[in-house]
Amino acid sequence: MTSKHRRQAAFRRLHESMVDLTVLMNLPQRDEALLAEAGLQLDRALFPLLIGIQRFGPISVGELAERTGRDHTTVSRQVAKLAELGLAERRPGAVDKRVKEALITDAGRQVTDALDAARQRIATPVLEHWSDRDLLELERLMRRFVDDLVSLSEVAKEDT
Amino acid sequence: MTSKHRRQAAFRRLHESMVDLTVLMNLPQRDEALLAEAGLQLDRALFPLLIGIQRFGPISVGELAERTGRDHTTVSRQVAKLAELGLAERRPGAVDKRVKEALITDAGRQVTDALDAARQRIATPVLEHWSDRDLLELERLMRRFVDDLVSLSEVAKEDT
DNA sequence: TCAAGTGCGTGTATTTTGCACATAATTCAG
DNA sequence: CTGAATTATGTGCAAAATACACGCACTTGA
Repeated sequence: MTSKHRRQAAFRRLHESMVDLTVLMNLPQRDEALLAEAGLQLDRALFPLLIGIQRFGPISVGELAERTGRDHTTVSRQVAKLAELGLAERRPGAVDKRVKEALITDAGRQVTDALDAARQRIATPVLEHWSDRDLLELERLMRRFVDDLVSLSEVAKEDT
Repeated sequence: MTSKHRRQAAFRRLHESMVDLTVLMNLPQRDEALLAEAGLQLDRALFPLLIGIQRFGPISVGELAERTGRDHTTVSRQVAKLAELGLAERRPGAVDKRVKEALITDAGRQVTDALDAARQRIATPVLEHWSDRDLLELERLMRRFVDDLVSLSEVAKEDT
C-alpha cells in the first residue's frame, strides 16, 4: 500500500528532525551562554535536574533519577547541591515520609525563567515569518505527538 | 495586539513540548534497552557520538565536539574508543591532513539502524491513529522549524 | 507485629571530563 | 619562498561525575 509507505517515510524524516532538535537542545554551551547573558551561572551537570524539578516538581529523587537516566545516588548528591545553592528546596513527602521531595525555589525559578526568556528571544526571529496557521499547527501537533509518546511509555513501564 | 499574544503563548507551549521531547529522547536507559533487544551493546557515553558520526560523517573531531558541546579532547578519546570497537573508522582528511575524519563502519551502521528500527517500532503504534494529513503536516513543520533554528545558529556562530 | 520491600543518602572505587601542553599540518604576511 | 601564527588532533594529569555496596528510616502486607 502506497499510503503506508509514505507514512513510514514521513516518520523517518520526522525522526531525523527529532534527533536534530535534541542535539540543538542539548548544547550546554548554549545554556551557559544564555545564563551568562542574564548574569547567572550554573554548573552544567545541574541543568537537567533543575529543569526537571521546575517542570515536574515536587518530585522525588528516584523519579528524577529515572527521568534523567542517572543513578539515584548521583541525583541525590546533585539535588543536594541545588539545595545548597538555594535553587531547590527539600522537604519530606506529605504522604510517604521516606521520600524527600525536591521543588524549585524562587531563586531557582529565576534561573529557569532566564533560560526560557533567552530561548524565546532566540526563537522569536525564527518564527517571525511563520504564518499564524503554521505556528499554531506545529504547536498543536507537537504537543499531541509528545503526549502520545509519553502515554505509551507509561504503558510500557507498567509492563515491567 | 491579540495575535501577537496568541503567538507568544503558542511558543511557550511549543517550548514546553520541546523540553518534554528532549527529555524523552535523552533517556539512555531506553537506548540501551532498545539495543539489548537487538542483541547489541554500547556504552551510554558513546551514543551521541556514534549518532553524530552516522548523521553528519565524515566529520572531524572538532566539529563533533562543537555539536555535542564537549571538549575536543574528550571527543577525541571517545571516537578512539568507537574506532577500537570497530563502529567508526578514522582516516586522514583528503584536503586537510590535520583533520582525522571519523566515519561510520558497517558495524556502526548496524547499531544505529537497530536504534532507528526500535524507535520506529515504538512510534508506529503512536502514529497509527493519526490521519495522513496530521502526520505529514507534523513532519513538514518540524523539519522547517529545526532547519530555521539551525540556520539561525549558523549566523550566530559567524558573529563570534 | 515483624519480615520484606522501598526511598534515600554516604563511603569508596572507577570512569569521564577538561585544562595545560605537545605535535603535525596549514595559512599568511613579508 | 620562509617562518611566525593558526588550526586540528592527541596525551598527561588532576578534578569532577558517576555507579556500586551498604546502611538507615519508613512503609506494606501477611
